[in-house]
Amino acid sequence: MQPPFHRLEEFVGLTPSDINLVRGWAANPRRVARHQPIRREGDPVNGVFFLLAGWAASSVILRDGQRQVIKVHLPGDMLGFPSLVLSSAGETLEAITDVSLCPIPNAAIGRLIEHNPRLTAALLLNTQKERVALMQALTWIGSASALARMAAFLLDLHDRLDSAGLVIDGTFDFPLTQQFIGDLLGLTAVHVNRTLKRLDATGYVDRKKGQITILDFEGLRSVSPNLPPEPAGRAAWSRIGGKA
Amino acid sequence: MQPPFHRLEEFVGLTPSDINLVRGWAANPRRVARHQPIRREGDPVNGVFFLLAGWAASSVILRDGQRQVIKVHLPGDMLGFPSLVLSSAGETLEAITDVSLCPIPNAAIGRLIEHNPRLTAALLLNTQKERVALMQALTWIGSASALARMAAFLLDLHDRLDSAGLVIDGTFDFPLTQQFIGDLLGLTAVHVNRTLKRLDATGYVDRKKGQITILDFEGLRSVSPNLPPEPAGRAAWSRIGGKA
DNA sequence: CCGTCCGAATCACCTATGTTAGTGACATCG
DNA sequence: CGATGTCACTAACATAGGTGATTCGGACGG
Repeated sequence: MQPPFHRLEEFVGLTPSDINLVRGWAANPRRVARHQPIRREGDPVNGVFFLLAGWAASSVILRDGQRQVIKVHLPGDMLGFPSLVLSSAGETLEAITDVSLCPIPNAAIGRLIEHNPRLTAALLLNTQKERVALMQALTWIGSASALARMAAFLLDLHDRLDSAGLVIDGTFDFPLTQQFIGDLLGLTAVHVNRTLKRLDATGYVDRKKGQITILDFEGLRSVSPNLPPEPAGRAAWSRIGGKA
Repeated sequence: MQPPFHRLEEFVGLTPSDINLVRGWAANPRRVARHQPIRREGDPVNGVFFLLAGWAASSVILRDGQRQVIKVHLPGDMLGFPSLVLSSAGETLEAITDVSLCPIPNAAIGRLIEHNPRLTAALLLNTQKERVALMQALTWIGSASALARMAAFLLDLHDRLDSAGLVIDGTFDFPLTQQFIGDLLGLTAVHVNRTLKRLDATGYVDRKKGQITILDFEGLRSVSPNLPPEPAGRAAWSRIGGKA
């Protein structure tokens, strides 16, 4: 399948029936304007969202008002899946840019699990990949310096945008405020500014209005806290649920 | 089902065939002595592990040698699931105490996804719950003080041990070194010591050799960064995969 | 064309946490 | 029953990153 659906076939091939189902999701997309909430922490959980276009964020708010951004979501991501096991939403989902997404109601997920084993496997494995990403984020934030976190974040973002075809020659859109990046990396906006300026001054990246260019990948990797884990690919899972 | 298997039925009821399968796992348990590795980062991924008894830890090591402990695993937990989507293990699993666990090979997981939709749903939802836990950890480490993190950790650990029947009157085993807690909470061992002493001095907890007692739950909660999210329970998912 | 607002960029100063370097209490073991 | 090692605990000092406050420029709305 083409982006943004390609991610569903990263680990297992889907059957025609699976693919029809997925295509059906895109029939009635919902649009949300940038900076608007999609679903708030504490709201009822009616289902999940498949992100068709635009950037979104999930975040958690602490009692003292501190916000932790959990993840920046790009097209092809499933949003709100973790809250399925909670009695009310555990994260706030909001649009970073204008966004287009399809709501998938609880009942549809139940039916899918019953009738579409391969698609279920795809979701299960995709969720494990999200877990790996969370483990990485936790590790960076728990034990790397501001500079290392920033480098890791930029490299990761580049790779994810690249695989969605949104990078041209190292340059990509960057619609994030420094405050937001701070909430994501566990830093203050002031320190984000210091850190970005430093990466800029070293010549690793170039910043223009609303865009970033990575000039020196090796340099960035050298200050990054670790190398990204390598995905397994489909070979390992080719036999699940019969032939595709 | 009885502990340690009860967690599998937290969100969906299982069929007799599912239950037989799960019971079969426990047939050939593997024992690992405390402080010994179960599987190292970079090792081949042959499957996952179901923890029958004892405490285990998963952790990630950074290039500079820093270790981030991702999670303390208690009986009933699945270990190593995220690495299923990687070409080699992304986390190190090790025994904190003497441990008993059953290896579940890749092929068995594939068959399970094909033939046991309810069990698959159980695993999918359990994994979402793990994601919620990771999101919580990320939020604590990213934006709470050392004291708040420690309080949150102790409360969470208490609740998890309690639901496994391992707490007596607020007291539970605590086989973790301060260095380990530091690696878990993103602090140094020295600062862990300061923080624990402070909680002790305030009268929130009492520490004996290898054990901890929580004396003042309300006090601990008052310094904790947020309240734990409430699980959905089985009602929401009762219809998956037909009757139990 | 002028106010208003938001976000980037600075600056001076502060503090929570890290660093280094110990000591002493127990275990474990040959 | 000394030798060795691990772990809790302490203290003096260092620093990465936080705070609060200000300035500036561009986008937008009327």
